[in-house]
Amino acid sequence: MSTKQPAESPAPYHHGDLHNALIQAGLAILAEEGARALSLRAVARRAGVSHAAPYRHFADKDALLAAIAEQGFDMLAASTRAAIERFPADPVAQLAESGWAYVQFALQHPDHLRVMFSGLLRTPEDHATLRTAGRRAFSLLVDIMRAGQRVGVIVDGAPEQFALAAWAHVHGLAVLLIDNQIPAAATAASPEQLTRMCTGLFYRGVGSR
Amino acid sequence: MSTKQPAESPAPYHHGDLHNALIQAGLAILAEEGARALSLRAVARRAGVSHAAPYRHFADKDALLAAIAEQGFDMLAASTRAAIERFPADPVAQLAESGWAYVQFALQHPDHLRVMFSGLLRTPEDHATLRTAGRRAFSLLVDIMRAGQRVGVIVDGAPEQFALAAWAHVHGLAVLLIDNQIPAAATAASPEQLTRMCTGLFYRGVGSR
DNA sequence: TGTACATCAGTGAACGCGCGTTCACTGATGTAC
DNA sequence: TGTACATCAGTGAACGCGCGTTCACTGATGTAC
Repeated sequence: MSTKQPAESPAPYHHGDLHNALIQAGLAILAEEGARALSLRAVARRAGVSHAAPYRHFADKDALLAAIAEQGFDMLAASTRAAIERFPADPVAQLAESGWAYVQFALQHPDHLRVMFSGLLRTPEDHATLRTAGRRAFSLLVDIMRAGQRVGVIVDGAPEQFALAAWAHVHGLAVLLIDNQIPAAATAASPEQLTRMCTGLFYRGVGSR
Repeated sequence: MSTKQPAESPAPYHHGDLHNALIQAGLAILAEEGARALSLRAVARRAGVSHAAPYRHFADKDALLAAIAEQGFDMLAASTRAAIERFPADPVAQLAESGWAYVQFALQHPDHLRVMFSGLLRTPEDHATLRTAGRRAFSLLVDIMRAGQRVGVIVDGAPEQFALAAWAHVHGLAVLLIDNQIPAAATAASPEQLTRMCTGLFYRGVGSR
């Protein structure tokens, strides 16, 4: 029920904000039916619009996919930012929290993550705003590393590379979890326990002193 | 040119080993055309056989995908085993080498890795041999951790969880690399440098003493 | 305030495509006698 | 060694499907006068 229209008027010819509605429809399909059900036609259907209508807002299927992926990076960045603010001046905790936030995002939106990472997008490099969104999310991790180095809890070294390592660690865990690839021997632990084990290991290392 | 048949005889009605030929055809398609081109019909075409023929050897498309994924795990296990043997009695080096072997596999066979992990398989849990192959590869990592603990270079703790963390770390890096998601700031380093940075970090940790 | 008109968002029919799967069949193989 | 026969791997036509994209269109909107 739209607030713009009196409730009885059924389907206005002009949608008003079809661009966003299509993205939302895409997210709903990802959540309810999975990535393999995400077609332009399905998205249009779900938005209550003819299957040709999306072409007024997106050049092609890839463009819509890119917009959806971009939104995912924005969500990741937002939750990372929240984790940082929850532990001001404690980069180690920020690392652990944003790692757990990442894994939570993956568990709650597994197919959204797949659109972002699994090569569904034919030409990710063609979508500038997508790349920017990815970089923005990543730079938050770099900031944490820098802050850690400033207060002396993180060793010297290129913060971008540390950030990449942290990302890889947590991303790997996230995709293994949503792909059900976690070996039975480790399944005894909850996803949160596994994540905190990983971030802890990332900080301390596995080597004995 | 088959060795079984005199060269002039063109296409024998019975293939002889279509089961394996189909898997090989699948791998060739993955290598040359990518995961999105991997259809049952394409595989049959490439194997020089009618599109219905595969059904004599695989129940459905998923079964062929599972066989291909399984082969991937076997390849991973083999290269891990080779890395272990290259540095007998040095678990830390084994860890670094098998990590780099993993990333190399991903770089050389990106779409093979995608079949193994990107949810292309609808029901991975239905394919027992696939699960076994995965577990077998994973157990090698666990063995390394145990060996490290035995000689005292790896801290106490559940070796399965350490192995999972190591896998996640290197798997994350591998998928970020093949998805071209490595941020520009880190691209200055080669994949091998990045991998060794990660495995080094995994051992030492990022925290200052 | 009222009207003509340009703009453009959304429509619905149509295109060609490749897919997974089924089915009745045909041809090669190997075994029993 | 030769023949009848069961087995089963591979064939090719057919099914129904949903997809991305294009196109000439129609209907709503807002702006210029």
